[in-house]
Amino acid sequence: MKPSVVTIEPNGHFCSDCAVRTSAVCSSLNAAELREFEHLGRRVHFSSGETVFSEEDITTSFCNVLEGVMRLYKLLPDGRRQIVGFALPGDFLGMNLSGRHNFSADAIGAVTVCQFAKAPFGRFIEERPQLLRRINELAIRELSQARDHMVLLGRRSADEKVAAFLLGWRERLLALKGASDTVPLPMSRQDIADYLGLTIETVSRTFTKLERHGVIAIIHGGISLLDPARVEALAAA
Amino acid sequence: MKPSVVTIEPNGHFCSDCAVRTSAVCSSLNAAELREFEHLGRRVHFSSGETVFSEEDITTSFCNVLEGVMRLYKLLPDGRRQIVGFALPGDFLGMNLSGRHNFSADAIGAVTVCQFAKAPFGRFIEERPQLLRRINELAIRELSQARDHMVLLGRRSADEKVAAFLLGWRERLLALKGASDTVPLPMSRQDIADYLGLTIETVSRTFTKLERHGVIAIIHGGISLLDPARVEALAAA
DNA sequence: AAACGCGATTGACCCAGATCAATCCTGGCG
DNA sequence: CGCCAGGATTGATCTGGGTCAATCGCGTTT
Repeated sequence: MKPSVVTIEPNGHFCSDCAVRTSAVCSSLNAAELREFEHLGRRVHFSSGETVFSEEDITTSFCNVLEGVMRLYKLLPDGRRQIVGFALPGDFLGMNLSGRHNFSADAIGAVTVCQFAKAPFGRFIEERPQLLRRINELAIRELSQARDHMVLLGRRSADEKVAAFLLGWRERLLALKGASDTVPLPMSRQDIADYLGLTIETVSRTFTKLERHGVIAIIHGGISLLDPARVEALAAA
Repeated sequence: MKPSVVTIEPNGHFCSDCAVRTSAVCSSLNAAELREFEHLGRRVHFSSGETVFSEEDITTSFCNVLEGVMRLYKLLPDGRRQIVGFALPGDFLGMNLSGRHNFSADAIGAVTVCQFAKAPFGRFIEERPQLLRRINELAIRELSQARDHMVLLGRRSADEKVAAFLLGWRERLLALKGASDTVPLPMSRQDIADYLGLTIETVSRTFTKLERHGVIAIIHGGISLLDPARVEALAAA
């Protein structure tokens, strides 16, 4: 949240060798379309803690996460925070009906996004129904995840929440970094708490408890799943 | 959940005089398209408590709610239930990526839906990007609602949850039945509890408390907002 | 290398909401 | 009309997780 130094790349990159080429919205475009599309996006860097956009801001652009992790959250007037999701490379942000963002987003560590001004992007979509279809797919996927998260928030115990979070996060990293029982956790304990509808103390205590029981090991910058099966049992999926 | 007597209307109705013509997915179609579309849908009735579809069922059709209210929910293996939403006339159900429903739906009171077989509907969309755009709009609207609900489930007190529920439900009925401080509640207390991540007792007690304080009146089949401003203050929007 | 700052952990205690257990309607039915 | 069933309400009690308050660990600054 420090006074930001946003870096905008002066010259273009090429979509064809973009890291998220195959997973992001752009996966719906063929080579020719991609060359046209290339001119619309511009890479923007954010450093740790910077806000990418805030709830209620007018939406002036969409963006594709290329590198890094973001927390997406909503605040209540009294400051209570609910993290509604974490964005990873390949995620597409900025869709809404009201013309305003309906959550805030900030960078956890360094983040690079591919930003598209709203109007030209809208015009580009207009003639590519398959891009619209891809955006729709992403929206439906998120909707499904959102419903799963409602179940977690409304009906699961603290232990179940933490276990489910670790498995879910590992699952999301699978596509990006490959399978591993060592799960990096770039977000703070407070972020995890605000994602799970718990307090920081409960998250910390639950981690410690899982470690005492030999289910996980708490390592620097993450945790290691010593007994994934037991974690799955705890998550009561 | 009783052995169902599903009634399928043998002969067609006309989209042009359909109650949800202007609000549902169909609002994106012009008169000519609508006449074609008409042949795809068939009205199906469900009586109170019947299941329209279950989580993990293969999706064979989409549907548009025409009349009545449905509860949409997910169950944990041990029976805990989270209601992820209530469907009202105009809502469109069945979108998913996996080919399976990701929640269950059953009728609260009598329900009529307009059902479309998956394949022909998919083909019809293929050539109408504006219908796809409409579906996308609905998905994005739901996504926004889902995020609001996450905040409610994760970060609000029982009082706030109940107050926010009453206001939200009134708001949804506004478009259908017009403005009123008398809010019909067709769903059971258990349904409300499972929607808010509470127990039935807490919901009941909270209603009673609000009534004692003169904020609402509990009437048959619903409640009446005696002091809407105070309810809004309680909801801490 | 001492001092600092900040996130994470741990402990003691508390309370909102869950759980358990009776009633209390109210509408349907013999 | 009285009985029954199922939802709703109410009361008594319990507890998971919140709150409050140190303390710890560690990387950074001077």
